[in-house]
Amino acid sequence: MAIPKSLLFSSSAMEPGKQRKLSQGRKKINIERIENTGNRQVTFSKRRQGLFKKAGELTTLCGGEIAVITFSPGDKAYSFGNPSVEHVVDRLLYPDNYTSPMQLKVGEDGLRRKEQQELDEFQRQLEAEKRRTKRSEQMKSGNKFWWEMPIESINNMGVEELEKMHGALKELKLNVDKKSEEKISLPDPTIRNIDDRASGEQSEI
Amino acid sequence: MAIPKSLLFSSSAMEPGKQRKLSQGRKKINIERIENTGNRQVTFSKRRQGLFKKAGELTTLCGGEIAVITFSPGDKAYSFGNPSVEHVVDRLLYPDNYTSPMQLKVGEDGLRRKEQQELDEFQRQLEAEKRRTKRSEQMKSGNKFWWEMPIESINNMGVEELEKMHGALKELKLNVDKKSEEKISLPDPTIRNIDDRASGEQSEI
DNA sequence: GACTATTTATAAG
DNA sequence: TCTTATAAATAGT
Repeated sequence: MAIPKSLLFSSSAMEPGKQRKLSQGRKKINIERIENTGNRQVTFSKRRQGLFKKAGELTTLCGGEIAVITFSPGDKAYSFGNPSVEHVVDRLLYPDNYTSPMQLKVGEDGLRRKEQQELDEFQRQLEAEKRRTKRSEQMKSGNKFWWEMPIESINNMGVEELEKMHGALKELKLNVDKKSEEKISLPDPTIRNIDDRASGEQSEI
Repeated sequence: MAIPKSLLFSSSAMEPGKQRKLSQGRKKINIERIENTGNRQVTFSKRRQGLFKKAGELTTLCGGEIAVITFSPGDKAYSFGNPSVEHVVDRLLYPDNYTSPMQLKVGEDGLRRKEQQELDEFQRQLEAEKRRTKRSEQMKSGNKFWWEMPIESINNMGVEELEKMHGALKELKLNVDKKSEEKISLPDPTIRNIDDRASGEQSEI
């Protein structure tokens, strides 16, 4: 909205004796560790949300690829990726092997031994990750798509399910438009919170 | 600000004939692909900068750990990490192995075989990455610390050097304060652009 | 989680 | 890059 309510009805003129300011508004803070635990957690949540939003906007606006991985002060993992965290991480770790998002199985003759070796390593990683958690499917039961789900429900999903979602999204992306590599912007890509091997410090963070 | 200046002084009443607006100011844009190439590049640069800044603020304010990896539309890689991209990525890929940032060599009896195996895989990755690029040292020659260097000069560094920087920073962090795990916020952590296997599409992006 | 007053990010130029 | 006006994020309640 363009004009704040506080300007529409001047609070000093109406309802005398009532709280004229519900909020002092945003205050400037120095960028240094927030010592208060509760405040630190709230800030972490808000800012992580903001960060993921920005990351999504960046890829939507400009194409390119992005991965954001955070561990909260309470050691919970959240990540965001487009087209997927694994893809982007792989591309960073093994730039020489990189060809295109969809073809990870290379096996060409011209490939040097070292590169092939590293590629194999990555595939082992992926499998290790997929192996990790087992849980039942539950994400298509709701009335919302997964990317519209509250983060809490995503919190409850295991890596395996998330992998499936990634795969499904990749398929979708490919099917909708094969000739344009980055035309399609996923609604809001790959936000996830990966289990909770949290040290039990806090419940939410 | 609550009321736009353009409402305060009606522009039609002042300084007739002069440029009444040097800028129309920021305009709202829809979050959809920017088709104009130049504009898209500019936006990518600005927003990547903003994103990395936010990421740094998040770790400084709240502790925790973070990695951000981006590939520009022109396929250049930029990444940001605290305490390092590798550390955070590893922690995501191998959560079961994770103990603490500094002790990657475990070797305890209580470690299960699978975990040990995956740990070994990670160490091989790291070595593979370190092996990748060779270049001469040149980063302490300037009058600024590396984290204050313009991104362009960082662009010219290889992965090996960046690894060294990471190592040095970890050392520093440990030396300065050993008892507090996340007290020290690095001046502005680990921003880097990793070489340019860009497809030659654009010069800057 | 919701609400503002503010600070901060950024689209245009 | 630098500026400016505005949109967007967010600190404190």
